[in-house]
Amino acid sequence: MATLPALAAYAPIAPRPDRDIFAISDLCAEFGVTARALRFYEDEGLIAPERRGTQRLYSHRDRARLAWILRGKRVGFSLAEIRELLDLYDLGDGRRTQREATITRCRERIALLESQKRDIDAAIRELDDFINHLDPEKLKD
Amino acid sequence: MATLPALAAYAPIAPRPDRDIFAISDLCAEFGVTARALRFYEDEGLIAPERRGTQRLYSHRDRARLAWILRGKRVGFSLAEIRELLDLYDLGDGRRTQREATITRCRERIALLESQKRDIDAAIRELDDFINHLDPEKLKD
DNA sequence: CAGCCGCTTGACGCTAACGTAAACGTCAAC
DNA sequence: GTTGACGTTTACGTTAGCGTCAAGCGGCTG
Repeated sequence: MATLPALAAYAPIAPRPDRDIFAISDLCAEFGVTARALRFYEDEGLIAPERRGTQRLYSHRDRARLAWILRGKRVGFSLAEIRELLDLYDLGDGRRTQREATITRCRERIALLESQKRDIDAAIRELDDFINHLDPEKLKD
Repeated sequence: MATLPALAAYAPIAPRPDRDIFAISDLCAEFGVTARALRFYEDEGLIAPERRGTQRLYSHRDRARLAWILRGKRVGFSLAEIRELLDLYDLGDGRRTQREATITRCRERIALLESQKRDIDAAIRELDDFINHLDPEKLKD
């Protein structure tokens, strides 16, 4: 949280039609995470890259999932919650009732995120007020 | 994160002109936290309630600080970061250069929070898209 | 062939933020 | 006087999310 992200955090994931597979070091460099973290996410069932022998080969799908994971983390989800959301995604072809449940979960998540935004806005307002209180001269900017 | 908050999370802290001091159980009930947590925050230097004998007496200021702590947590700050922000608040009377530095830190925080909002918006959009992909019928709401 | 590079699998360590249990004080009520 | 509600301290336990070795493998390169 205190460390700077490798990319602008909010950047939508850039497509990479130039390549079809990625090594672990590729994704580490691109997303600014360690290999240890990627292996940990795999142990926890968040990604499941192919193997050539023992080495991991990440697909476009794996890369997209990783982007989801990191965004989820930035907005405060635990890895368990993120896994649950990713599972929901994979479950898009389930039975009717399954899908209804999935939709409900998504809506709940959205509501939670909206409430988080309100928290953030409140925090920003208080910081703004504090700045103005500190230095009434600087109202110009 | 997965547990429901006692209040609507974003609710601005309600004034309580009816009372002047609060027992630990009062704040626990109002904010939905355990006494253990409050004592922990005290150990970590985030709040410092008065004492009557050994018992803690929380003032309005302590209550406001607690509200800050919890909001900070919800938006992903660590306790150390929250303490730093609270310290900045207490330092509003410092010297000129001190205040400049404080303002800078606040601005950095605000930028971080804005970026977090963009992350949240992106996550919401993806969840929305997913819902529509799951059930195109339900576009009506 | 030696050496290094990138990658692998354990296994243990570590920090943050509390939970939980033990054992005790205090005060009003029965 | 003892019971119960409410509070206290001390101390060890727990979970998440990795960091950090240690030891080893397969491939290339000089």
